[in-house]
Amino acid sequence: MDAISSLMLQEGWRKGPWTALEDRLLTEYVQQHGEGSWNSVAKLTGLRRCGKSCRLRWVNYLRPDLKRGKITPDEETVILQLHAMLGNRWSAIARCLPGRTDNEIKNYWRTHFKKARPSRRARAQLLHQYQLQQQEQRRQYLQSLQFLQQQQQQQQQQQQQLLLQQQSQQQLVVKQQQLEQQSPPDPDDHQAMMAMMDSLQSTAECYCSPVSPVLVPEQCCALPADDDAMLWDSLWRLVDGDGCGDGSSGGDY
DNA sequence: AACACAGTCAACCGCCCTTGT
DNA sequence: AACAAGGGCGGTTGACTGTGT
Repeated sequence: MDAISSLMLQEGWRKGPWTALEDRLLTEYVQQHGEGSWNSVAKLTGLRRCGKSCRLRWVNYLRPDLKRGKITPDEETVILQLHAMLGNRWSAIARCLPGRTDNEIKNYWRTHFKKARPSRRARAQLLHQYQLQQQEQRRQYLQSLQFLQQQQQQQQQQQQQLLLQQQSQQQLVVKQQQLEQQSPPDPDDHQAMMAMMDSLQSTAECYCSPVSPVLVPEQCCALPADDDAMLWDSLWRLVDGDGCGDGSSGGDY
């Protein structure tokens, strides 16, 4: 107990909620003497309240110009804007809201806007949501794994096709080179003309063979971005541990 | 119905600034 | 200049009430 509290008790100062009689005495005092000189309230009225307590009671509760009732949406907007500019200077904010006290605004802010520790119930809900999310991520991971395996099989088949295609293209290049080195056949030379026709046909087959699209590695793994992130996230979780704790290891804030 | 918990708000506490002597 | 008293302010507490389990 500090020195002032001790002194207050020694002198018999009352604390706690104000009674109707005390309110009436204080109101009459202010009507007669005006606001201020709070320490003389006790002497002049017989109230057993310290000056600070009297001032607070008057300012926060008894003042006739106080606005009763809930904070309106407009007032809330003003509070938010001014708090963004001024911070926790409640009295300065209160001066811009006639009829509202700094105490009232302070309480309103703490109740509605200050980020508080989630309640036990809220924490239990969060934990439940987290566990459901874990299950869903595991399911999606397994799906993704199957998808990747299918893609790999397809890619192997496509690579074999590509290999065959490259071989025939090489053959074509060799033939073209050979043709360029040869002089054009004599149109009257039947055998030479037939050989040229064969060569042209095989060239055409090379160019017109159905070319399978070759998947580049990025395309092989072209999962939607979200799924991809989720897949890796799930993988890290699996690597880190089973990621399905009972929530007791996270501490209690 | 009883209990636990959360929200609200009046009141208090302690620090700091201003003013008077 | 130094000190004390008064007053203002922001942070905190605790009682009361409503609500969910």
